[in-house]
Amino acid sequence: MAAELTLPADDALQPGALVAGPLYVEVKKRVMRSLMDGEWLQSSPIPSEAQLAQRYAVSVGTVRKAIGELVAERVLVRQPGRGTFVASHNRDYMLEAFFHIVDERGHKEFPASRLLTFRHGRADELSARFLRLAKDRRVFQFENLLHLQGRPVIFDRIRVPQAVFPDFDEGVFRQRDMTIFGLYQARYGVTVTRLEEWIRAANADDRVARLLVIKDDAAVLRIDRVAYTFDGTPVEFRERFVDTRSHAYLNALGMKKS
Amino acid sequence: MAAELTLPADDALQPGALVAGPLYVEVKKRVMRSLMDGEWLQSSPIPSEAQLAQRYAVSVGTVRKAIGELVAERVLVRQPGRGTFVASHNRDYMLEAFFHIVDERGHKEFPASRLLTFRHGRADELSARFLRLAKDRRVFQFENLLHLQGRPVIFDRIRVPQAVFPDFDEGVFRQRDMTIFGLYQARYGVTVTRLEEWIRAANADDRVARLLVIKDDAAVLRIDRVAYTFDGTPVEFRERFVDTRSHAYLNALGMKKS
DNA sequence: TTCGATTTGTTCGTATGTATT
DNA sequence: TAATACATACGAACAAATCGA
Repeated sequence: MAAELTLPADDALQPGALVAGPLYVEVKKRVMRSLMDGEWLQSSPIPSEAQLAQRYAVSVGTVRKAIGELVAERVLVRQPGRGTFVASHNRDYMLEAFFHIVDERGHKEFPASRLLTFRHGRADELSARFLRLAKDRRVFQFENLLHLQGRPVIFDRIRVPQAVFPDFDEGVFRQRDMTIFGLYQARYGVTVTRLEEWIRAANADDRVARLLVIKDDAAVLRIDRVAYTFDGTPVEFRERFVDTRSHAYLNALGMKKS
Repeated sequence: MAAELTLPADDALQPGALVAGPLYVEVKKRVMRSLMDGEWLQSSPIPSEAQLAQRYAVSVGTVRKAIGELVAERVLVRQPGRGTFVASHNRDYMLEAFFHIVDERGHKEFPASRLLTFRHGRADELSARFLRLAKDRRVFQFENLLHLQGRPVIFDRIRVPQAVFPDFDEGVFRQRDMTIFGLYQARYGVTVTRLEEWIRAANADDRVARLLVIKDDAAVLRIDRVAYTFDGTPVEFRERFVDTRSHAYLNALGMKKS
């Protein structure tokens, strides 16, 4: 009989197969693996639930449970009648999922971004720790000033490992017409699914004070933020300074659906 | 035949009943109503899924979907083999669900609490706005100093409406052997399910500086926090000041299960 | 210790509804 | 209109955890 040379590996789960936990967890893992391997592009839907059920030889309900968890984790997005897609880091998604700075009334606004500096360098102590890199590995470092309501409110110092974004470049960054995470996703196949933000109060140094147009030593929010992919690899470290005189970091716990 | 005199109203959903959206949403609403009305005590399990299915005349799967959402919103907790319970605000739950202050290594610790002041008063502008009260409604105000690793790190100024906690009292507060939210729940049937935290940088005033043992005007985290019940009623407003020299507010987005 | 009853967890299959193309 | 895909709802069976007799 003919060998199926170039088809994806047969993922069928045999009835007696030795899967440790529940079946849907195994299905979830395999879906994640396909995601990481880039088998499914970000622009088109992943296979339908019926197709996945056939591929893994499980019921549709089991696939739905697996997909449902990935949707809850904001890795996938379901669209009734259309299909299921990899979450795309467009502006709306970014605002809703990852951006927490609001004005006095609690309203969010997409920030206007201005690149200040861009340089090649090596990981310092702080970024090496957060990015889990050896101390002197190559990184790109760039600084970004974000405006809200026409005024500078947020100053970002960002570091990303060269190993993850090989041909990263000032031109690449400036010419993007999407969010930074959108660029990571579209150009490097790196989808950020998890953030960790360490928030402290700090005093603005000369540079931060000048950029945010506040007094020297003024109290600012300092946020050390790490972004992770599917598999838990840290892909970006960001030091963020926020002028909270007319803005705040809003965190809502135990979200309301109804 | 004998009338079932004291049983709860017949909640059966007739096949042709006019429910606006999906059935499981209607079931969820009714379960929440029973929760708010205090029909199910916090110490014993709510009716089993099979019983609820019968009560509402829907399938077990539909009940499971409704309960599942309430579990995701941390209102209920499922325990295999035992039953489903109202989330109890014990120390572990509080730490895991609502407490975000960690040490340098990211570890959480249950804070030691010391009550500083307790008085009757009337809502000022800020608390009236956050608690959605008229300006001069009666409130209880108390101040609490929290220690971590033996040192004062957090200073709380808390205000709660007298209307919600009628017989609140310094003695009641001091004699509790549980978390503050646990007290709200056990004594007043008020279960907090949602928080909103507005985080800013501020300078410590005299009092805050003295209590946290830091320099006058030192940069501290200031958190304005509102706690809500099931039905969206705000029940507590808390101004919190945090010394972030050796601690941080840690926010993790897009949580990791596996 | 064992056993049986209860409760939630997982998996299957099927049918129907709704949204999109 | 028809086909496709996700959403809802039902029912059934077995597994795993818990608890008390």
